[in-house]
Amino acid sequence: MPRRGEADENSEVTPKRDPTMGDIAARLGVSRQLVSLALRDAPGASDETRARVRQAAAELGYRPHIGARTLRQSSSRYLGVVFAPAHATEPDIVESIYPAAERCGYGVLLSAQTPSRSTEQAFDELHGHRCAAMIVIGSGLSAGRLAELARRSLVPVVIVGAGVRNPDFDVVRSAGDAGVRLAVEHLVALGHRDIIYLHCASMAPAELRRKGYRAAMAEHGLPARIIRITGDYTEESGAAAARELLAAQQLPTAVVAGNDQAALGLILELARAGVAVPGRLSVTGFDDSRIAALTSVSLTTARQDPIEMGEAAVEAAVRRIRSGSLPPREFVITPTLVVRGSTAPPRGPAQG
Amino acid sequence: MPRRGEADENSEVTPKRDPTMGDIAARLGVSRQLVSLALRDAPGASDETRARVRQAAAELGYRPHIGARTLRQSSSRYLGVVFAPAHATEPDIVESIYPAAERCGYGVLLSAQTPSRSTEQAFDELHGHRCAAMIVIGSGLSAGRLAELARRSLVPVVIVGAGVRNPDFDVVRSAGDAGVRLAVEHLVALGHRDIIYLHCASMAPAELRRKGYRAAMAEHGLPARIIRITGDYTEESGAAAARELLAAQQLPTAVVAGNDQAALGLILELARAGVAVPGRLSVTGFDDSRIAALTSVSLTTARQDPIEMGEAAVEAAVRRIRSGSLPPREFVITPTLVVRGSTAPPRGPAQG
DNA sequence: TTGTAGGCGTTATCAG
DNA sequence: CTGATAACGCCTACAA
Repeated sequence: MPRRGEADENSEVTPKRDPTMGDIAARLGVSRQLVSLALRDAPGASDETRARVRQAAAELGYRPHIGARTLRQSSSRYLGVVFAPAHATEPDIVESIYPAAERCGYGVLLSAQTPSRSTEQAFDELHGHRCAAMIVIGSGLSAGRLAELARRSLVPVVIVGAGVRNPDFDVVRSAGDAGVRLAVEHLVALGHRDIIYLHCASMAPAELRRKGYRAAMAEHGLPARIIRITGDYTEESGAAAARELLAAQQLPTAVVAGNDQAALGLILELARAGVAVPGRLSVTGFDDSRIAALTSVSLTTARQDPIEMGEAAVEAAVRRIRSGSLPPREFVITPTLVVRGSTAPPRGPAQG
Repeated sequence: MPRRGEADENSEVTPKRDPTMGDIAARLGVSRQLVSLALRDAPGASDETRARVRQAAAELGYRPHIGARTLRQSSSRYLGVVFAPAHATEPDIVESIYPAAERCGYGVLLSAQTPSRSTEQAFDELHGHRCAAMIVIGSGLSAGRLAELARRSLVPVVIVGAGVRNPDFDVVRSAGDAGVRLAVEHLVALGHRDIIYLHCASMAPAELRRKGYRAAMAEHGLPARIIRITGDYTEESGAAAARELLAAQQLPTAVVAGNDQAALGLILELARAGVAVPGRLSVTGFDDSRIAALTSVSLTTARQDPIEMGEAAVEAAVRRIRSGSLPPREFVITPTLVVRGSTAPPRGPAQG
């Protein structure tokens, strides 16, 4: 009676244990090392052997034991990604990270940041898997806590979205100022002069966007008018801003919102009050998130390409893995303006 | 000159390598085994030692090597979760899985399913980490491919959302028929009689919801009227349905949509055409996703509690881990109706 | 409490 | 190409 693990002819009958390289080797009558070489595309195995090994692996349902590999190599070929599932634009970035990482020979390990799970917790868990580098997307952490996180980490850290230049980590962010400038210039070209900016102080990248608004308005000799809203920059924030505007009785001809969600909330609340967009009021957003493209919403918005951001994050991470102590770098993604149906010339003739 | 790894007094000066249990032991002058016991809360270490070990671990920035632990134990204390970041309701389920898993002593490993990454790929990757069980959320896979996936897996599989009773895996789903029934009964109680259902054939759970609509209408002696839309049940699908309704010139007094996104698209498109909701037309959704709760949207909807679903998924997984060959079970979550502002009595007197 | 011994699956280095 | 040997970090078993 064969003991467990002993190679006998029909080893398929006891599939309670995951197959190992040893099982493949036994089935083919070759050595474990050769199987390892063949599966890794390392030199030292003939093409024919390689094919036979692959076939046997597939038949047995072999899956490499990633933990064992990591243990042996002291660092896994994985990039750790901390993200917040609930945030609107992050899924797109996450999706683009997968193919980019694969092209560089890396896998992806996700760790969610939720209301009950801090960025630090999510980060440390990835550390436990010995990821080769960490990518942290849009965490709401302060610059100080981010730096602390990065300093405690033995592997390179890339921060996406929260844009503070820093000696401890690389940064990937969009040029928020340039994006808002594009929106303002588009509105000015349409004939608008009374353009309000919707600012939400609680969101770190918003600061840069407001700066862009100020600069663009000043350049055209127009007065800056800013509504500062509280909250988390979601649809609710936009709706609150709409109520404030309506109460003030003095509607502008255009509103530049700091992100798409706020813009949507604004539009919905205005529609409720009978204010047509873009008939009575033009609105722009920021992000080009999924909702913006809906024909029912059709939001003119500054697009920060999530694919480009994901790829930049991976590039930064891999660069730092390869040569550890490079000076930290900032990857700035230039937004483009996507013109849709929420902007139009102001109703009356443009006021002088 | 000390060799690498040898315990000398100030080992903090060479922190290029992650600290191990051996490092903690060396620093404290105790054995590695004791450190292991202390960190795992296993019996055999005094409270005082335990505290000292913990402190030293924290000071060194020790993180257990999850791969090594998994290797030693032949199966990790992790639940693998396959999910699609882009889908609206899934993030909430994912978020609730974390605390539920932790209560059972399990960690969570996420794997994203994206346009360029199939459910099978995402699943296999988790397999590589030797997860103790797999939870697959709302994959669009056919019943056959799901069964195939589960059969090939050596560990228990729980499918969330795609509700086919099956010998190969556990299922967690909401009672879609009961949810739609609640919506219909709410509308009937308000005085509606002309109630249309918005059906999207491409979404698996929609079938059950339509069944609930049919049954509820029949019970009240009302004629069933169904608009079948193509597409993926997003806002765009709802908008298309609105255009169809408007073209037909014969508006019902109420629409029951198969999910919130379709309901929102419908409402937005109707608003564009000047049809007030709920003034002229009542609308209900399904899911109670984030958009439904916005004051600007304020959608009456059947809520399938994502927390409950996440917890049920974890419960199912852990149950099957503990006793492998239980008969597969179906966990059905009963929806509740959340009444908001998108429903009201029909404008005229209810027709006899 | 400590020490010793072994093994999980993989990769790496050698000598044949 | 094989075979032998070792190591990664952690856990378990057993004896001191």
